[in-house]
Amino acid sequence: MPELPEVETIRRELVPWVVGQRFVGVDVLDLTLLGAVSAEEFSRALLDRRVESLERRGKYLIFHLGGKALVMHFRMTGALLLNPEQNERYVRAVFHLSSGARLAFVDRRRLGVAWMEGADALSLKLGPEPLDDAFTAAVLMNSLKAHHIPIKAALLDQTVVAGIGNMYADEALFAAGIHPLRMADSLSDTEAQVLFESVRRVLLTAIGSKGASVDTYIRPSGQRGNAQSCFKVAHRRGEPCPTCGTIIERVPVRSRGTCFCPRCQQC
DNA sequence: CTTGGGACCTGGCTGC
DNA sequence: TGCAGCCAGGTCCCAA
Repeated sequence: MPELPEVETIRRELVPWVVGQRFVGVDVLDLTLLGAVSAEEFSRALLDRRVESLERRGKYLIFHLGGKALVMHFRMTGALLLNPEQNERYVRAVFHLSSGARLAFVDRRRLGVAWMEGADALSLKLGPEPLDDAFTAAVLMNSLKAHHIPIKAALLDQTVVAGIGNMYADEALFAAGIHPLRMADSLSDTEAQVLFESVRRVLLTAIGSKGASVDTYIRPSGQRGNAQSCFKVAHRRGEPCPTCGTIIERVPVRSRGTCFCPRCQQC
């Protein structure tokens, strides 16, 4: 699933291909990608605009177009492919750039979304970027104190910290030695500090491996990411914990599958 | 206000 | 072997 490291990888790999280019055409094959907006209205707002910069906020990818912005979210199975094969499956829209390059929004489960809006006041309701300097252990601690919910659920709350999804929440909690069902407001200062550092380290490591291709995630080039090979608990139910050898368990937390080591992460 | 749970979506897997 | 039904999870929406 595209979480922060996957979207950041997509952003970095697309920058040299899109920044400075104009959108000269768009083929919308699946109207549900645009929500209630018609293809005509979407095209009118997008076409002939030049990409000034490509930004990531949380799991959102934002094409800044000078006064306007094209915003995308890939949800579960969305991806952007550069110059895809003619017979590529699950293509929902194709964007044509002035360079002649094509950018295909592919999305097997069709949950992804794309829309246009004003660039000055993006409507995204997101908490701090976990890799920004403004995000500190104290910021995390203060936010957790206001939430009487399982810490796993708090990490998935995009207003607490932006960009963490199911995989990296599990990895960060394992790295911090914290049980996923611990209440967020019960963490000590020390535990919050350790979790803060774990979140950043897990995300940075995954970006270094160009994201995790555990399901359908694929980079714009069509290559896979390799972050899944560094996972210690995520998607590893039934396997031995790399630290202590205890079998990794999987429990639902707020109806999200949650993998953890019952020995390294005690309540 | 907060928290919890269902809907959305489709391919792959489980079990009869 | 065939197929019904469940499961995956990010976000939105609604109910308690």
